[in-house]
Amino acid sequence: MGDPTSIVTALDVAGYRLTEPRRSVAALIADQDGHFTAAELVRDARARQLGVGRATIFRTLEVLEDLGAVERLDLPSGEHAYVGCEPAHHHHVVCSRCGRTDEIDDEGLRAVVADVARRTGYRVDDHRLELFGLCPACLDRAATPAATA
Amino acid sequence: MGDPTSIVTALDVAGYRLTEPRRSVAALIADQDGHFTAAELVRDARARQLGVGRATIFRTLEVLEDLGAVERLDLPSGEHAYVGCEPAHHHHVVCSRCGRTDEIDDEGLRAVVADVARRTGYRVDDHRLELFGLCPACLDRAATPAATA
DNA sequence: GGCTGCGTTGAGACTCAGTCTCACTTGTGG
DNA sequence: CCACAAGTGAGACTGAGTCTCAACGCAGCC
Repeated sequence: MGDPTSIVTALDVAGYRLTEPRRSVAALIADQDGHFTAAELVRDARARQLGVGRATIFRTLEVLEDLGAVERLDLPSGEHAYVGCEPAHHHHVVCSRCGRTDEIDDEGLRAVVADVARRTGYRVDDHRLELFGLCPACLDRAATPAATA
Repeated sequence: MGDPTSIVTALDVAGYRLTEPRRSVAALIADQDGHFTAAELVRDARARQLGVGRATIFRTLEVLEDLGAVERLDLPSGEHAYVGCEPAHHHHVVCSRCGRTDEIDDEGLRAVVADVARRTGYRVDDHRLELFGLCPACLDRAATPAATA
């Protein structure tokens, strides 16, 4: 469904070679909706007979994370997942039922961070915020018990 | 250094048996300053000849996390670490040099979460915020390059 | 104080994510 | 078209975390 172009472009711009395996991984990521794990990509790659190795998938994800084309999430379960996203600082709300994720911007949070820095004396260099809950669609479905699960 | 009593009490109150291994783990945790990983506890336990098995340490950490006597952090490196803490909802600032952690309360964040919920339509059930940076002591040390690293 | 039942434990096998190595392949710039 | 550095894949390896199962030891009871 998705469009792998932006990922491919990001690689190109950053001076990485545009190899076949990397295009495949870009396509796999573009086709995910919601978050996905490295293991899922490996499985999908195998299912589609793409002939992309495990190591390559991990390596590509690492590169893409560096480029900000993908972001790593820590799910409450302890799993490491990824979401494809725009390369700007932001955070995610994650639906714990269907896995959908939406980006949220930083705004209010900046003040919170500044406040914490002031109160604790720390110099805060980095932060991570993740929100978990139910997305509107899953909420709807939950609200109408008549609907089939 | 620390006092394992509160951990032991938490176990007791929750109806868990107060076994020797659990006391040992409580003592190990109380002696950590800053965050620690399961692997570190295992190593410490071995160093002190406590005869506590790996499985027991993992199990005890899990129980303590349930009780809120310990909280799990996801370090930027992807490692899972823990901090001993009071069983109330809160977050942590983590010093990325020395590992010290401080608790911070929820305050400003509640508004941010509510705002996100309003704007995205999600029902936000849970969230996680972690701040990383340098604690006052490490900042000081960094500011005086004359001091020996 | 001794008994007893069940929650707990430890050793070690197992699984699974992620990393590393190294010989081979393939984009890319000349 | 060539040369060579960047990238790749197979599979070995590591290390975290889980599971199993027989043995153990708390805690409540007499």
